[in-house]
Amino acid sequence: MGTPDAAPPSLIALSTYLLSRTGKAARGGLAERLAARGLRLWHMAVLAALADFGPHVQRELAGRLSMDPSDVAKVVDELAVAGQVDRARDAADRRRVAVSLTPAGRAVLAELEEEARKFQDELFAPLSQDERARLHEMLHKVYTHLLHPTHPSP
Amino acid sequence: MGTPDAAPPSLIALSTYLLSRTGKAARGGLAERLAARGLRLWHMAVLAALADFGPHVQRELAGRLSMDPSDVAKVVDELAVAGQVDRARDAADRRRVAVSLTPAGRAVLAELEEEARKFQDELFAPLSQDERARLHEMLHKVYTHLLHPTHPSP
DNA sequence: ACCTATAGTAGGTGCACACCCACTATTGGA
DNA sequence: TCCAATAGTGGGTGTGCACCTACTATAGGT
Repeated sequence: MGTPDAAPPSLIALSTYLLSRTGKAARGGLAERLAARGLRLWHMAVLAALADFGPHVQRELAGRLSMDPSDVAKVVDELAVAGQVDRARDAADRRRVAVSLTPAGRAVLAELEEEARKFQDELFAPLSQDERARLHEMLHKVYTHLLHPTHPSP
Repeated sequence: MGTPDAAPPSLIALSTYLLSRTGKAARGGLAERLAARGLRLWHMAVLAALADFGPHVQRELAGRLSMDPSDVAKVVDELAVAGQVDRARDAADRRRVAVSLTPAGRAVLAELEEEARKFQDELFAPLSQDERARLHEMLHKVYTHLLHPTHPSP
């Protein structure tokens, strides 16, 4: 009797816990759709960076996405094999490799974004449009604060 | 020139992405404090469940926390070794093991919750108290919806 | 007494992520 | 011309999580 499958209230009371849970669901949902194309989250991040900022040298991608250069190499390699990005040696500095989006890559990214939006609609189903906007704004603030911690410790 | 380390706007525009990122930070922050005590997230979840609902049989823990029974066994075992829970064979049904919180376990949980709140304060630093409350409420709605999907698929 | 279902447990798998080191090719300055 | 720094790469490590498969002990119905 009762509801033996209810989560512990003292966890529910922690926003951190809810954030971590819902965040995992968000991540999982995205990952699932990406996996259907043999991609992972970093692949999408790289495609998005290229779409938003144009061609990058791999080092720049690593910096922008805060990932390890050697992991960038692997992700870019996989995207290149799949024909979603082009790699071109920089003529001026032959150590550098310019990575750019192919039309195929751009198309895939558009599809992924569309799917992400659909998934988001399901995930945020219980929220009104207005709430979703406010949630986004708040998450954005938190996210920005993550990257640029203003108060080291009060 | 420029800000070569800015994240791609098309990702930032996805609440799912922000949620996944901030969620990971939340998870990471909690995990970090837990790791200082040799614990992981599941340990805290189990402690919280015991604190909130009293002694559980392991199957109940598995159900309540949506985790695999065999993983429950491991987590409970580790908590028992650390003296934070007691395991007692049910006299009536000797297959069952009643898991209950020890005073030590309760104390650890209280500390963990306190640390979680402090961490939360840092994480949510850019949000007003009012915003935090609204964020919590929205996350709770999303979380509840996660567990009880109302619309299988529209 | 027997047979099936159940609770707990041991052990192992696969994945994603975050690192790290070593090595090559190449550059640019001393 | 030589050396130190840099870009890219290949390979490997450890961790956490989710999941799965036996296997043992026990219970409870028939």
